[in-house]
Amino acid sequence: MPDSTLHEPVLAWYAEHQRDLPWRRPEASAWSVLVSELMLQQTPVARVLPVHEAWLERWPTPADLAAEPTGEAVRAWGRLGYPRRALRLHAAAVAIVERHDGVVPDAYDDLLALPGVGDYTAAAVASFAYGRRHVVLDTNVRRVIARVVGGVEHPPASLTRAERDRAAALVPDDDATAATWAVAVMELGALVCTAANPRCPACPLASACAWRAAGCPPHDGPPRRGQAWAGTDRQCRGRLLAVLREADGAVHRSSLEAVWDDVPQRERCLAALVTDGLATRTGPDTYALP
DNA sequence: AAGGCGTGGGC
DNA sequence: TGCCCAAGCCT
Repeated sequence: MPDSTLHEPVLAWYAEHQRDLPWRRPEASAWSVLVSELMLQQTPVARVLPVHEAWLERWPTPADLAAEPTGEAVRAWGRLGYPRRALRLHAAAVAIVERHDGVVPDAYDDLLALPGVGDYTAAAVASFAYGRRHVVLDTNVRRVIARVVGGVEHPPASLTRAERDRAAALVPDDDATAATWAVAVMELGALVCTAANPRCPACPLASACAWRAAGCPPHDGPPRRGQAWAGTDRQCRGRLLAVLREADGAVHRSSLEAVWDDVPQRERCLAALVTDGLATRTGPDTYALP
């Protein structure tokens, strides 16, 4: 029996403050929800909105995308980042056509088996698109629970069993309320209980929050690791792929050489892009999107 | 099971 | 100004 004392304030807050997002509208398809979830992995809503709209217009169903070369997905992905997600979404569309008659599956296990779909995304699609009861545990929800229940500013670096148990204990019993709870807590984390500068005065859980009751103690422990960037393979890969993405057809080596000076690193990254399926060699000195 | 994987906006 | 961050997944 879940502790329901937190439900009503959060559900009421959500009813009042939820954003109108395309993938949340009643007419949104499960495919729209799945596409949004892949795009939103590590990427802000504001950047996803235009790409998601164009994507759904061009490929309204999984079968539409599955019929395209993977390179078209990579190109349409644009600057969302982590372009392997575009390949995974394309592969998911192919799997949906092959294994599920072109219909996005509603069962958690079937969703989890799709490329690019992990525990969070499988639970999110089952919950948001099909109204099923699941533990939808993303970084927003983890942060809200860490603060309200755990009394600390940030959740641990990797998901723990204790966190999952806490989250599971909070999920309402019935499917419909559980699904609304999932999206509502996420929204609270995204808009109010943010990582930096949380808007506690606007929070429906302020009076119930253990972290606030403790005086909002700052994060205690090892510094949370940021991601290295300048000079890394990731930056190099991004530069190289941007050239391929923006080109109309194949490009000569010289165009790739122009965007990265370190020769061994550039060659290593180019080879890795080919291995990853994000690029193909089309001739002795030319490359293109697959 | 840490670390790799893009990108750009906000403070 | 840099630094931190944004609905994770995969190996």
